[in-house]
Amino acid sequence: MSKKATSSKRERDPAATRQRLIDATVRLMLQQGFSGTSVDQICKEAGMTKGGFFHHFENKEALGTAAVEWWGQMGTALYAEAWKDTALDPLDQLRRMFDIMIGFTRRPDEAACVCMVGMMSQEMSATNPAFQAACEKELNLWTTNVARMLTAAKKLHKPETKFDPVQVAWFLNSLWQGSMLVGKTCRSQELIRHNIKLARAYVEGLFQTN
Amino acid sequence: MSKKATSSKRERDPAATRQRLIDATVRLMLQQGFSGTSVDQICKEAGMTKGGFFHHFENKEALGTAAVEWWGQMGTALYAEAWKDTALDPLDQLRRMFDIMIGFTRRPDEAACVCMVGMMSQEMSATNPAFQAACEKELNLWTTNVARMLTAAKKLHKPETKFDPVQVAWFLNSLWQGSMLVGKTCRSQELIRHNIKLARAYVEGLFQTN
DNA sequence: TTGGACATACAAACCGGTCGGTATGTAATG
DNA sequence: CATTACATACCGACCGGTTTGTATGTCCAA
Repeated sequence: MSKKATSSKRERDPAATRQRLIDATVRLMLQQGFSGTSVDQICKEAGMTKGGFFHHFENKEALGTAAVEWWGQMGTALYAEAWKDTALDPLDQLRRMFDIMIGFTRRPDEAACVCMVGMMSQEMSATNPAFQAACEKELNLWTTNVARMLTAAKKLHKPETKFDPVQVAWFLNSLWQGSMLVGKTCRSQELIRHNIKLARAYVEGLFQTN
Repeated sequence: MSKKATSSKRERDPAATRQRLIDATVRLMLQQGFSGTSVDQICKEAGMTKGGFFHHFENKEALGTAAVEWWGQMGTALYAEAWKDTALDPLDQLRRMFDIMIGFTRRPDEAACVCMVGMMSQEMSATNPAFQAACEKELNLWTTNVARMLTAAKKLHKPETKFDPVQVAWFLNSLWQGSMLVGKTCRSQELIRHNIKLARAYVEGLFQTN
């Protein structure tokens, strides 16, 4: 039995504190980017002082990679709904994925539909090898899953159209990232949704039999 | 005293100096982003001191918007080869545009195939209204031109497939931006080229008659 | 001589990161 | 159970360096 509730007024929960720092980082970075967000700002957002911060992370870069990884886990959890059910027709898995993406544009909690991996890629991947590797890993993960579904769908439905599942997967990933980029600048979630619908129609077209 | 021949080694050419600053900014920003590039660094790159810099630009933000505008002009000049010839079949104009994009991935002068508008969009458009507006303007310009060609091609070829030229134009713009983003992080220009080829095939497919 | 085009020097804020110190939890010992 | 010993979690002042921006001086062409 643990009686942690009774004992102290101040709760010492290092794992939760660390997560609070990551959450604050994600929140601020989605808005301001990495260079534009200072450690002081993150600490304030997380209700923590700088001394405490550097107890949990070696430096700002370590926090950045942790935030990217965390974002990747969030994404995987988000798409899991579409990917996990391996008994399903892979083409239906892809359809579910598009639904999830459209749902992502409708989140009420965040103002814009943005991706931390995409932001970090643009800002840092050319200069910071650690960030570049972290972002590439996440992009690869998404593409690999989509390519897997496309390959399975190809085997199942034997479409007339010839295409390389990996190339199409990168095509869709690029479109998804670019849609969030353009959607942010043009302040239009609907633009993103239109793109997703066109992407969905594109995939359907690949498997359409005349 | 010093030899002050009629045309001394130090040329006073404010317009050229201003352009040198912009060029240096573009060069550095493509690599490091906006926040990651300091005014000192820009001055050094342009062979100029800070006092001189602030004589030409009110502040760093003014330089940033000037750099985005300059990038936009470069882009327009680049695509002009495809867009200018209004006598040409608009579908051929689009084909030329894809060729130009593929050519852009093969530039030897720059390490990576990147877009300043896309970088600035991701990093700054959520927090800086001036940058947001400048980037949106450039994105709109590209899309408008593509939509114009698609509309003209539609009128000329009367394809069976139904599509909205504006939506398709945004689709292509998003794909283009996303391709450069992903291509940078995955360090693959070939990935970008594959995406462009798929995009070209997509457009051809829109106008294909069975 | 006057004003634009630069250079030099400096300011004030801010940056990431360190450091000494303290509060708190835990485990061994007697 | 009480004491001691030590590790972890966190605080807040502080450091050296960098940031954008300013104030002032100098040179040169018209």
